[in-house]
Amino acid sequence: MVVIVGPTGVGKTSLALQLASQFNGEIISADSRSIYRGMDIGTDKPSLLIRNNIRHHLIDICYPDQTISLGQYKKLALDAINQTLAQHSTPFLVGGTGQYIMALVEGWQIPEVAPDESLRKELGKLSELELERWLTMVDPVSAERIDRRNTRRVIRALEVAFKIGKPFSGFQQKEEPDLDIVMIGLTADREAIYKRTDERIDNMMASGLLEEVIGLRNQGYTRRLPAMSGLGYQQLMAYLDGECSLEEAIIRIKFETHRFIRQQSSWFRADDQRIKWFDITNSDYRLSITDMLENWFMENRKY
RNA sequence: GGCGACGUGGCCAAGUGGUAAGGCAAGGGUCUGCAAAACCCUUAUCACCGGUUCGAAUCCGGUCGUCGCCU
Repeated sequence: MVVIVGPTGVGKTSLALQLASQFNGEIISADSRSIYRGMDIGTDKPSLLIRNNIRHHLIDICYPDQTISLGQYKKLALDAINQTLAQHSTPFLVGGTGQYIMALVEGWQIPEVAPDESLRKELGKLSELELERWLTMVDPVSAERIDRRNTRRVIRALEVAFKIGKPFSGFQQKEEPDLDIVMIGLTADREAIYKRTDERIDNMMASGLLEEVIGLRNQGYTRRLPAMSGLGYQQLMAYLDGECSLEEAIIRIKFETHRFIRQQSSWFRADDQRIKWFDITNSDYRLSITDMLENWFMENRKY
């Protein structure tokens, strides 16, 4: 399997398309927002035309008022990967959602405890201190590990502990997947990436991002939905609710995107030995990648 | 040339005698079923010089700079 990672806007998608057609591959998207139907412009989804040409998995798999959890994602992705391999094609896992990528690459064994909304709601009423006390009681290891101020994570740990009667921390194992993996990272210096994404946002606006958001809103999708927490959607919803001007909303999208890029770099680290990094500022980076991949395929004849 | 106001971190900005709020930006970190989420951490001695004072970003004088008004 070929994995392509890197911050948003560095050109992962376009590289993946090129490589997939060169090396007979299919694309497994690792993007927590492209899973939603109707959210196209803001997520910079590849067009239907392109997707008809090269098979894409895990895009448009649910509606914006649904959610796909990490565990579900992992299963679906694994299925898609195996399906691709069964057809003697190469899976290209591509995306910017660090958690999804790492869960697959490192083989996280995710506790099979489905979210229990009513339990979460109940626990949400408790104070930080009360939550911490509970967690210390049921799962001292997690209590030590998780920042008690991050109630969302504390609640998940409690949820698991309550549901199966065993501490959450006991489940957090990793099991390397039985796959040959090359990880390609695309990068550039921060300023260059910021510039690219700023421009991309302007292009999205020009391509009708606002209209897309209005459309979703008219279909009744509200701001509180996890899907709508996506970059662009959240800020434009705020604008539509009269909370700020359009100009402010666009600036916020840009700044939030910068923040997201910083956050991604803590999943995909420059010093991660598993990742082979390529600087997109380098004019022949694609050639270097192709060369590298050719060698890799030779060493892994099975493809 | 005269008069007045102002000069606080990259930007905005509180603070008018007891040793620098906050916001934004930026940087770093956590992450096992909401992750484009959630959470945590980091960043100045207050234009400069001198004085008053136990003690000044805060008071006084000067220098430089910015802005406004006047001639």
